[in-house]
Amino acid sequence: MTRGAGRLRTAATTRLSRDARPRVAVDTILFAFRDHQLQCYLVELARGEAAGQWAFPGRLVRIGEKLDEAARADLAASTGLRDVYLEQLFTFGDPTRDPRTHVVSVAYMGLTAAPETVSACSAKYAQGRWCGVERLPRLAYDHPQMADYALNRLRAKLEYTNIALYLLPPAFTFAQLEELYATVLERELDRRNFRRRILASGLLRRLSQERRGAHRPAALYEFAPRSLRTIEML
Amino acid sequence: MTRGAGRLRTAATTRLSRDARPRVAVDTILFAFRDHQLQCYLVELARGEAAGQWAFPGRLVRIGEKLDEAARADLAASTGLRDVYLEQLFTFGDPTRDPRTHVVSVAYMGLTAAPETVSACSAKYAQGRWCGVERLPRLAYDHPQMADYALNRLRAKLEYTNIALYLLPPAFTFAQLEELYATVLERELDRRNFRRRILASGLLRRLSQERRGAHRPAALYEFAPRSLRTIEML
DNA sequence: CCAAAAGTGTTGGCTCTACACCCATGA
DNA sequence: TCATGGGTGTAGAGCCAACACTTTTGG
Repeated sequence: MTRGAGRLRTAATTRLSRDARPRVAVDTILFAFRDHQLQCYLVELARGEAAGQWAFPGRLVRIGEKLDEAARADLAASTGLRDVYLEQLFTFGDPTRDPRTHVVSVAYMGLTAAPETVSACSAKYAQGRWCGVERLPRLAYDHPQMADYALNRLRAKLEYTNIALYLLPPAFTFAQLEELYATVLERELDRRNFRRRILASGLLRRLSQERRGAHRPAALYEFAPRSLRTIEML
Repeated sequence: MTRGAGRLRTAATTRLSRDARPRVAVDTILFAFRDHQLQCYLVELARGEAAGQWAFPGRLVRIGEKLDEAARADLAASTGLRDVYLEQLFTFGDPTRDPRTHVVSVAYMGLTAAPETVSACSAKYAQGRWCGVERLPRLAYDHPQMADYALNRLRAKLEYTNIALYLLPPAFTFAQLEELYATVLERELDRRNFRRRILASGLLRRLSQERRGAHRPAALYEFAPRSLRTIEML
């Protein structure tokens, strides 16, 4: 999001002195795989010109803050989530992207495996909600571009890294993994070929437990190194 | 580079009021293929705490400026070059990266096919020079990280795009193209396989002229679309 | 005619894709 | 016993890597 401080400014001089340099913000596109969909977290802006519009959570960066720490702290404030995978995406600097003032925004992609633990949103926003990436409402500012950029990055990284580990619970079945891939990449995958390739990458470890349910039990797996690895997945 | 405004500040209050927010800068790692090496353009800082150290050209972004326009304008001012391919790399925001003040720097990679046309460097710097990427001097600030990042990006993009077009003259031989790839990727390439793959990508057009020299003449080629295309090259 | 760089094809191995049936369980 | 989702193997095609000799020119 881009700031709406909400404070009125009365004169151009005020604006000029306050705006001597562009400001720096971070905005985070937080993804989760929920309800058989890739979803992202939206907040409804409560203040400023864009009040009532939906956007991604974010805020200005303060003096002395690292960018990723600002993004992480803001995400904790907006969603209550603490363990989020964060990756810098791109910096959007068009001076007109926020009609009020020149804000340069560093966009981050966030991934969480625990979307249900999101708590009441910060007072800064009217509300927050998860929304399927196929059904996004009109977003404020240049946030539609950010959404595109984040989605492309996530799709690309599914193909050559084990980034899916940040979207899945610690133990999961092959069916879950395959559904994640098929959904995000929007294409069907051959179950046998998918299995073979993923196993060949050596990044999964089979657990001794199984998931029991209405039907035949399914073997559970975990990601073996729990950190990002670059390797051909597809 | 990160700014050294050179102006002295006398009191913490001055610093605080001036530094109410982080500043935004752009820095550009400009590459060229010159003298059988991949080289990048360095400037010697003339002012500020880092005076005497080498760095990449850059400057603060002004209100109302787009990031890439700021990078382009600064490159024109520092090198005289106007037609440079620019691509945003990463934003470095560690508050301690510039010991003086909190500057968030958006790093760009620049590519030029005409490194010889670089003109006298701007008054802002003591001097400027091309330097092989294997023999970089100690660089100011976090510019060594920027250099790594840029080099990795260039290497990656050689493998899946036609980005080499921005490093080569309009007409070139296969030997030149292969030398560029082999040098930047630091590995030998099989001439026949390389030829076949590049031609199969359909991104080269053979020209009717040949380059004549001391030995057997070599066919000249040009990049057919003169814009970036994503396609498997290697 | 010699040195130097340009140009050219084939084969074997491997990888990838396409494809269909049986299994284990709970209800 | 049935419905549901879980689990498995093979064959043919296409792709990729490895490999060495001939051609053209200027000196």
